Amino acid sequence: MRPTYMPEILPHREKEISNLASILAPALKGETPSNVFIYGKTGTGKTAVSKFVGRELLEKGKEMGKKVHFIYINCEVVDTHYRVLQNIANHFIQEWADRIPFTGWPTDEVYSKLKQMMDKDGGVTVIILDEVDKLKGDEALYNLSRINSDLEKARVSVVGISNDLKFTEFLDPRVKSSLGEENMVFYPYNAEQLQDILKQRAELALKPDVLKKEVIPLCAALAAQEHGDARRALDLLRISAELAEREGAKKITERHVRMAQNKIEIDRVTEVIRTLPIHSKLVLASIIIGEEEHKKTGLPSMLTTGEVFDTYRELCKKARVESLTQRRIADLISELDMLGIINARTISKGRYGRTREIQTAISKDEIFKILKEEKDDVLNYIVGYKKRGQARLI
DNA sequence: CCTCCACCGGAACGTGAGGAGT
DNA sequence: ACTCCTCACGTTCCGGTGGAGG
Repeated sequence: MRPTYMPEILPHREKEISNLASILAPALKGETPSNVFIYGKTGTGKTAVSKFVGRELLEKGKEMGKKVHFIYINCEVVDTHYRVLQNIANHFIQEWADRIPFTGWPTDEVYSKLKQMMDKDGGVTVIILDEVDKLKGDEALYNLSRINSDLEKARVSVVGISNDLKFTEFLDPRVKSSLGEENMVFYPYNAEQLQDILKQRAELALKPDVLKKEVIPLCAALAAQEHGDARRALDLLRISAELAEREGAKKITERHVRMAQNKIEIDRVTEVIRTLPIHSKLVLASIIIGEEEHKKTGLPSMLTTGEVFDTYRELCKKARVESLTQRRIADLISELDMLGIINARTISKGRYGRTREIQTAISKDEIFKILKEEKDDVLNYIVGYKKRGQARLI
């Protein structure tokens, strides 16, 4: 049930598979397939479909005795011009000693070596560039998009995958037109389709009869709300199963799914908070302190930007950190809002000005727990500060 | 109906870190 | 090792504003 697992059948992606396959099929006749751009949100099967088609292509190629190559590169991992070319070139080099090193060569020399190796081989190569928007600079794309005119015999086709619909807008127009010969959009799965996917995987991964019948529909429905993300659906089912197993339950129930949903959300928030820059954490701490303070004095739990800023400044002073300006803090508050950690909406209090009402969006204790694990000296000080009940700052 | 508070949020600018080229 | 360039992060400055209270 890991998202990396590649099943034999991809439910509800038949159309996409045959579409991509027919675009890439000319490779089997030794001709150049068009370059393709694939768009789609996370968990819509972009990677799975292209890997699937790639595998088929290799098999058919072997069957028909055609020289076909299929190279998959994840640009989040391999994210520079040099490393992309190096990766592709090394695919054609069998001898370990001859491989192109991680670093050291001029980039254009890697490019010439690549061309030389490809021509020596003379086959058709399909290159998948997954998460191509993560690539730094567009030189790699530029090189690959015009490599065919530099090659004698060999042929190259590039499949770019991105979940950013606007990605190509920022590209060099030449690259854009060359890579976008064909475009495909992967639409999100709906709840029923997600159910089919889950059923298929559950059969492979779980013993029979361990699922209560409402489990799969619920996982599917929850994931469908989240723009039909198949990865999310599978995660839900997998974590539900793990939770059920951990508590020694005989069956996976709706309760486990709810727990899994909760766990995923907490994990997400934990990760977000943990990686927040120090001043954002201080702002977050200020909001928690402010809310506690309000509770003590019986005020509603809403805070204003001004209050948060005052508390924040106090914290900075106590912790001997230089404080940022209110303007900047206003932006940090907006960011926390966007991340879903707090809720902030602008309201007018008439005579008493215009401000934002700020409130934590998730449990204060949860946030506090995460901040407490913080290794940062400043935060330690503040957490200790608050714990000793000295949070009398307003 | 007007005023005026306490911010909002846009714009221009400064700065240092890090990547590319040489 | 050097320069140049870009980009994220912040600051400064300031015009704009919804609506309670006069």
